[in-house]
Amino acid sequence: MKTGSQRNAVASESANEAELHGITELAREYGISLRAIRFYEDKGLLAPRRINGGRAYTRRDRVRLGLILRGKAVGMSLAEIEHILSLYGEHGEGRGRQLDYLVGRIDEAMAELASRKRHIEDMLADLAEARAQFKREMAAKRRTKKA
Amino acid sequence: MKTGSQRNAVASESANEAELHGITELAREYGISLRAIRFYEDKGLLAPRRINGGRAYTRRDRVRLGLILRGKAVGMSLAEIEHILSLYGEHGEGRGRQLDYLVGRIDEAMAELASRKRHIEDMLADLAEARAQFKREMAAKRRTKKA
DNA sequence: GCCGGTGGTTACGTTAACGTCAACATATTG
DNA sequence: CAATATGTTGACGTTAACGTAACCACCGGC
Repeated sequence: MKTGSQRNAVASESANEAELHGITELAREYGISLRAIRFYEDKGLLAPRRINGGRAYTRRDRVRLGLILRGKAVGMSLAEIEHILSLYGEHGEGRGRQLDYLVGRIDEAMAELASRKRHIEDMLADLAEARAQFKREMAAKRRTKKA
Repeated sequence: MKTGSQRNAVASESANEAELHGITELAREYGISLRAIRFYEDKGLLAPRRINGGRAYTRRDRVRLGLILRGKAVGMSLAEIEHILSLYGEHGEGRGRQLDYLVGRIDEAMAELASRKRHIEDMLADLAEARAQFKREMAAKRRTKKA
């Protein structure tokens, strides 16, 4: 597509969103495959505009993709991620989705993440303990050798 | 199997590990399926003793299962979990696995977890921001209505 | 005018992590 | 003794998340 340049003008468009990016750019920028990006789109997580058949990603799309990858990094499924993304995106869709409902969903999502964070902290503590234990054994071994 | 009771004496066994548990007990205790437990065993994450064909889980096995589930809760794959479990279990296997090597692996695992933790903190921060934003909009709406 | 690069759309393959089901053994209980 | 509970081993099905392959189209260039 070569979004940053030719293949057709698109003219007008209220002059905003100066930088539109092609799928290859996005892929390289985030270090993932084109297939993955298209897959996320199939799953409804991304919805880039189409310019002459090609996908054109805006800054917002990039942010979403970032959130998707971060979500994956913390072990969330694409379904869960979609769920969270819906909390961000255009809360105007469907006209008027109550704000307090949205805040409620966000609280749920935050609670979920907080729980995961606690689990991680537990594991970190366990590992630190095991580490210390091994360290003690190493020290003991050294003393034995020295004797 | 009914591990806690009959079906054969097993006698001796150096009198330790008083409480052996059956697979169903474990499943209920941790709220998972029998199939899952057997699956973890197939994957080498668990290795219960066999008593008359049935699986007998010791306290150690339970601890391992706990670690497995916690690992899953933070989004780790079974392969990653196996990796971490190997840091705990019987570091005598193979005779003499160097302790400093083990400490190294633990450090890696801890770094990995710390990274995940940071990701989660980032998401929490983002969500908190979105939440605050909605709250502000709600306040604005109320003021409008009141006017 | 053909090549390579970029992009697009099916369609099928793959791995992980189990679920589901069948078929069978054993053991306690009514 | 038959029912019921608990256990075992396959074998096959399923869902998620992509990877891979095949094939088509357009654009710029030599």
